[in-house]
Amino acid sequence: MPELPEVATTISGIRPYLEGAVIVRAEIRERRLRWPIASDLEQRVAGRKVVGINRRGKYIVVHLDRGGLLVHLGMSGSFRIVDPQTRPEKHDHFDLLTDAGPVIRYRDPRRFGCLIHCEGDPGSHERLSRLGMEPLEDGFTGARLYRLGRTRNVPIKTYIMDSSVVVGVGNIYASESLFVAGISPVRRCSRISIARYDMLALSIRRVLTDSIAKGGTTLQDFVRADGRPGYFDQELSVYGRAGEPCLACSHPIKSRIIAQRATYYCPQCQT
DNA sequence: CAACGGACCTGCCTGC
DNA sequence: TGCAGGCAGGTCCGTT
Repeated sequence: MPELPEVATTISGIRPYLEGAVIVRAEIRERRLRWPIASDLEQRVAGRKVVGINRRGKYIVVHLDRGGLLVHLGMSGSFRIVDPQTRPEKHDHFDLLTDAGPVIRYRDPRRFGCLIHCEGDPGSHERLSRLGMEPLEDGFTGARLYRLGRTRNVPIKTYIMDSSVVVGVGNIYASESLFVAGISPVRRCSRISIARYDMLALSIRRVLTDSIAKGGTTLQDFVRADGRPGYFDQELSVYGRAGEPCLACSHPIKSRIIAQRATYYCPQCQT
């Protein structure tokens, strides 16, 4: 479920309970995530203080007073804040117990997520080393997208979903951003002008920023990783709307598969 | 190097 | 009601 806005919302949700707190204990019930949780992770994190929590791409980066953690939500991961008495349910794979009180509980039915312990700076972990531009930071420009795109020949939708180019654009927001930018998802990335790339960079930024703003309606105990309530259905212009009228021109929205992923677009507005 | 397809998992929905 | 099949918002890895 989580794309970048969901990850950002998750971080804002758990930060108040994590930052500045000391991890008293980690309780792990299922180690088989995308990569198995290290057998000594409990002993590594016990007694460590959380000094900060941020994000790189869709990875959640937890900085401890010594070392850190890297968490990914995969397709179905979520955190919630629960009372220590609350029984874990199916797929609640691990808990972080802190001296602040509530338990930070991770759930992930599909187990595509991960929990990695780092001896050193988690921000320098090798998993993060090949990630591309952050779409909400200053270096993210149409000019850079254009330059990188010249040597490639994939559809633009595939291109913007490539995390070595730009991070955080998942399947939903790829379709949405291309609609806002008026670019066909199948157009080859090497056949797009700088001007249109400028438009695209702005569109990606706006779509992601808007979603993050809408993620603010969070229940106290549930840190919005489920994606159901809120903006999900409401604000999408094309995703999941095949056959329905385009909001701009009323032409029916089309869907097709690009690189094994469902893609939605308006054939009239997007060229 | 770039592109592509398969792999990892469970849950939920559809249609027979 | 049961079951098979398809689909889901992410990434990594091996092969071409």
